[in-house]
Amino acid sequence: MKYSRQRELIRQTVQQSEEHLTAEQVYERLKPENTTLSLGTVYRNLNLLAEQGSICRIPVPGGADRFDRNNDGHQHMICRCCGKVLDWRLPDMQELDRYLHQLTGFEVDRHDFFAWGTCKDCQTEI
Amino acid sequence: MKYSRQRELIRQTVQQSEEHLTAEQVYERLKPENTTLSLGTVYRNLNLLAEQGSICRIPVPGGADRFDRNNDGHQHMICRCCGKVLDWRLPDMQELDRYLHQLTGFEVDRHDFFAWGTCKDCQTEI
DNA sequence: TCCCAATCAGTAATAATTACTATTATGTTT
DNA sequence: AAACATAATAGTAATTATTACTGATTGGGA
Repeated sequence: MKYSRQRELIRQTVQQSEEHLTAEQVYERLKPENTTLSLGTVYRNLNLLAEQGSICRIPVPGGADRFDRNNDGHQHMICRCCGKVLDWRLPDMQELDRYLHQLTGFEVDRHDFFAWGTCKDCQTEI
Repeated sequence: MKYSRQRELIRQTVQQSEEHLTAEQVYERLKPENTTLSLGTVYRNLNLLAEQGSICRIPVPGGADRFDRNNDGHQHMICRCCGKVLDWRLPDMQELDRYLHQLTGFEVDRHDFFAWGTCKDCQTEI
C-alpha cells in the first residue's frame, strides 16, 4: 500500500478522537484545512484502514457506520434516544467462539454486539 | 390498529419463512399474486409489526435489514461468504443487562449480537 | 348506510455509500 | 534528476436501502 497524505490524516483523526466518528464527521473535521479533500476518499480510506486493522468499524444498525481507534474487541451500547455510543467489554469471547464452532462448524472471526437502550442522561430527561 | 389484507399477507410471509427475509424479498414473494402491492407498504408494515413485537428485526450491519418470525431474543451468525444467517442462543442476557445497568446506568432493552465468520459449507468450498 | 381515520399505491425524496473517470502523487528505475 | 508505472485522488454520477408525500381506497364503528 502506497503512502498518502489523505490516508494519514484520516487515520490520525479517528485515532485521536475520543468519540466514534462517522465518515461524514471525519470529512467535516478535515475539510476546512484540506479544501480539496473528497468525501469518497474518506470512505475509501476508512474501509482500507478497517480492513487492515488499524481502526475498527462499528456498523451501527439503522445509521451511518462509525469508526473507532480501538480494535481490541470491545462492544458498544447505543442510546435510542440521543444516538450516543458507549464502550464496554464482554469477557470470554474466545470461549464463545469455541462453543459456536463446536455447535455449528462456523468459524467466527469477529463480533458485533450492540446493546440498545436508553442512556442515563436521556432517562432523566423523560 | 386497523386490519389490512396487505399487513396480514406480510406477517404470514415472514412467519412462514424458514429464512430471514429482507423487505425486498417479502415484496418479491407477494407481488406476483398481489399486483398492486407497493414496496412502501411492505416497509411500513414490517416496521409496524416489528415495533408491535409480532416479528423481529435483524439489523444486519452493511446490508438490508432482515425480518424473523422469532422474537425470543436469539442471536445471529452471518457468513461473510454466502450471506447466510444462522440462529443461536446466548444464555444469561438478563444478567448481562443488570451488569451493564450497574456499570453505566444504561437501561438496555434489546441486544443485537452478530458473530461474523465463515459457515461450514463455505469453508469446504475454499 | 354514512362517515372518518387508517391504510394503500405510486412516486419522489433522502441518506449512506460505492463506482467511475480524468488528473495527480508516490516510489522505483534508469 | 528525468522518466515511468501505478496507486491514490477529486469530483461527480450512480446505487441501495429506506422514508416521506399525496391523493385514492378501505375497514369498522355510529
